[in-house]
Amino acid sequence: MSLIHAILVVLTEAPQSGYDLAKRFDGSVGFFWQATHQQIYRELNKLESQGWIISQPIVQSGRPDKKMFSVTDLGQQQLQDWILQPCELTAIKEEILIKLYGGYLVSGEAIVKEIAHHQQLHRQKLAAFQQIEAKFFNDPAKCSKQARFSYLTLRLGIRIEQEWVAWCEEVLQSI
Amino acid sequence: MSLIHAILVVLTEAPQSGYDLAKRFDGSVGFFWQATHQQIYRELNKLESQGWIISQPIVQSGRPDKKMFSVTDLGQQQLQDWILQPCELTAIKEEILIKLYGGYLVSGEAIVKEIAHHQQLHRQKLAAFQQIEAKFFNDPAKCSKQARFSYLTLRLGIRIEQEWVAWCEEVLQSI
DNA sequence: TCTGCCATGTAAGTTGTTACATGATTAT
DNA sequence: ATAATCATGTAACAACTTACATGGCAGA
Repeated sequence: MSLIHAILVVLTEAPQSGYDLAKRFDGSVGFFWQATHQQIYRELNKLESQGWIISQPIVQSGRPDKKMFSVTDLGQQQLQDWILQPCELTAIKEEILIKLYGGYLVSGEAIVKEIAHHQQLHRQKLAAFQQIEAKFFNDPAKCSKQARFSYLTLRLGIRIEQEWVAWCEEVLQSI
Repeated sequence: MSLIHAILVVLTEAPQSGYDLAKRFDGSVGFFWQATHQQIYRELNKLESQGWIISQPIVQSGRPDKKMFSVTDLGQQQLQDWILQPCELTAIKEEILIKLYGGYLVSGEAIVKEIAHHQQLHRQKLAAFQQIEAKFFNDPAKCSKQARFSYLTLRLGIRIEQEWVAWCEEVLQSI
């Protein structure tokens, strides 16, 4: 359900091809929603047959032709309706927690090593997010309304990553 | 992949039926991994045909017969091997962030209302986690090794929920 | 009487993943 | 030379969700 709406949001920002979308889902938008190009193409076909988006073929020389997709009025309406509907909390689903839960089955050193590794990965992700913050949102007051909303999603990422790093520290202290 | 191992971890704690497992995945273990009873029964069949678990039929009067599953030596070994393998970070996948990202498409009041509602839900979840903490882990020193590991997973839940509440506050301030 | 619990299962549909396929252009 | 980028797609499979199905027993 949400993939459809995630695509609509991104297409609303700017009309683009499936290929372009796949890149956004691998980068910026991918921080809060992921999709492979196969999923995206499948949903684009569905969305177009429903009339929520339309495509315009762009003939190119030297590289493959592409289809530029843009959101129709109907699609825009559907997206707004969806945004206005209240949504549930998303449950945590974390492999590392299963491993830690069964941590008593293996050696303490192995767990320490794994958590330390995990902490390292979270530190890297945090650093990457903070760089984006410094680069693109150094003065939130100057941002457009649209940019301020995307900044807020980034803020969640930063907060969550900080907490992961802190939790890993707590686990390491505790073992 | 992980569902199989989550089942193995829970069955290692205590042999139980598919029905019992489904309840655990709806409660305690469900905090970090979710599964419906349909998924669980399917995986149990697979696990048994692989020889990672074995079942013992329990005939009951007045209520349906059941199968008690327990982990075999092979299953135990496979679980340990899996725990020892390093794992990747899990990406965030949050519907609310798509909605906030497209927040400029709807009225500010609607967004405020939705975020406030979300904050309320996270507060409730946090309170529930903290109650479990106070009830079952009020003295971590007295806990068994096994209980200390499950306590650490709860600690992550508490930390993440706290951060969600704080982030919602930040969003509300910012709009 | 009706709801909920116990206990397991089938079936269908939707998502998500992985692999394969094409073919020119540009950078190393 | 070789790999990566651009651009789209098919096919098969794995995972997950939702609905349907059974049937006795206990409690409000």
